[in-house]
Amino acid sequence: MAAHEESRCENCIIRQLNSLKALKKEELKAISDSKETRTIKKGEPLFKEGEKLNGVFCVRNGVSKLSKISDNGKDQIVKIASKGEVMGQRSVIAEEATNLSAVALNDMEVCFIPKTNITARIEDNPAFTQAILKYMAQELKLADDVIVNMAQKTVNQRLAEALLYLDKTFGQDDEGYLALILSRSDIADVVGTATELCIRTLAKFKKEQLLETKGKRIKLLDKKGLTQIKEGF
Amino acid sequence: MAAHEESRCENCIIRQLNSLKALKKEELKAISDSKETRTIKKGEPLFKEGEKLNGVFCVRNGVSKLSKISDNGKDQIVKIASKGEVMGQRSVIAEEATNLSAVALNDMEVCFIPKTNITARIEDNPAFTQAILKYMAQELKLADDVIVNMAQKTVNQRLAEALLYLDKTFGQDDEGYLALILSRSDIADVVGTATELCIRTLAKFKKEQLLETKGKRIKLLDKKGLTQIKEGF
DNA sequence: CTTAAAAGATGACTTTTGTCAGTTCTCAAA
DNA sequence: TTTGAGAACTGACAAAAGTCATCTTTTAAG
Repeated sequence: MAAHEESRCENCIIRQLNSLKALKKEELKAISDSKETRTIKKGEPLFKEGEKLNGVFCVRNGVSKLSKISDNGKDQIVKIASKGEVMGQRSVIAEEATNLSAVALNDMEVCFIPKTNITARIEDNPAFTQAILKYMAQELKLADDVIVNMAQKTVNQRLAEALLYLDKTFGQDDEGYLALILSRSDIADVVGTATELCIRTLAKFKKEQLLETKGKRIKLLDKKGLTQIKEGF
Repeated sequence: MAAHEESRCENCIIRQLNSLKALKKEELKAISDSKETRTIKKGEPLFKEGEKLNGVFCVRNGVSKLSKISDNGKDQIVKIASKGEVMGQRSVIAEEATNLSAVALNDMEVCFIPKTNITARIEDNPAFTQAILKYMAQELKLADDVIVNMAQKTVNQRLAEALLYLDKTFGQDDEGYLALILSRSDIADVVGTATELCIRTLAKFKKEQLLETKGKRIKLLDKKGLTQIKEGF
């Protein structure tokens, strides 16, 4: 019973984290009746580049990478989405196929909300539309920052930034290691470099006492130092 | 009299190019009464990174670069805005200081629309809000593409792409040269590289008969070839 | 517990990109 | 028409990044 209650959007705390909080109770009920909860295992795709999405995904648990393959055949991770984030709303709103692929980085639980439930609310609930609009305006600003970083910063700087981002966003486990464990290849795809250079740079940071590793796990030892590197020293 | 008529938003054809077309006649009249037409000379700034904007700029004539300085002190051009584009709406909507600087690339005529006129319409005209939302969703998609290009493509590829973009967006003059004339340093700032490498790469393209130059003007001779380079050959 | 596959790591080398120090060209003001 | 400042261009070199081959460690399946 409690589980059933919790699975209703009206009672779901996750929605406080995103634009869905602008919806009214009746609207949430309608969404809840049409939504579908899905479990995705680590490594499985939620959707692929070029697909037309019939709805959006609201992340309840777990983490997903959103990436895109360049003409050169290399994958670039554009965003890492976790609890509370809504994936796919851009393509639903733009009414275009998605330009990104989503793959689970660990086991995930997501709610799939059919797109009519989103578009109808955009039509008739201005507060909801404005909430999304504001969110997107901020996303665009962040995107500019990423563009500048990719274009102007070295791999050193970008890796330092990525590590600090992972620390800030996903925190640490009880031993102080970054809680979100990514493969070296995924880290390289975030930074926009080759896996080998990513590994080498991590090794260099390790030698400089900026971090410590244990298998694929990474513990940041000197965030100040990493911040300096990120800013170009 | 004709000039006066034309200076009214209701009669301005420019608005057909952007979200303002979703506004009703009365709303346009209100905007027209509060707006202010400004002339900006080549090289002059419209606004600077970190400024709080009191409104948005609708471009009637001329072209502006939108750029951002990285921690490393280098400028990156993120967008080139021309006739019909609205600048500054992101920061007005996000209610944050702008993250970009805007500088005129040639003489410009813009309309400055105070932000209350925009925010009030977002509050009360859902069609307008939705138009902006859709526009931003598309912009976000484009931003992803740029991120991937910056992260994964070589200067060769990015320069070829930039040239094709300039050709497609701004066309050619009567002699077949790119109509929008940028300095080598501005081209480098679009591509995200050093001016010298930009010049060298242009020289290489010239040697390969892909283009022709006359002073700072550039004529594309082999767009197919440039497209191939852009895609990585 | 064994073992094959995947991921991590490293060395050697090439290519790409950046930097510095100049020279030449262009165009507009005197 | 001169001239001088700024832009365009070039060479030489250094640094950053990518690639390929190979080896080691980790991980998960049987």
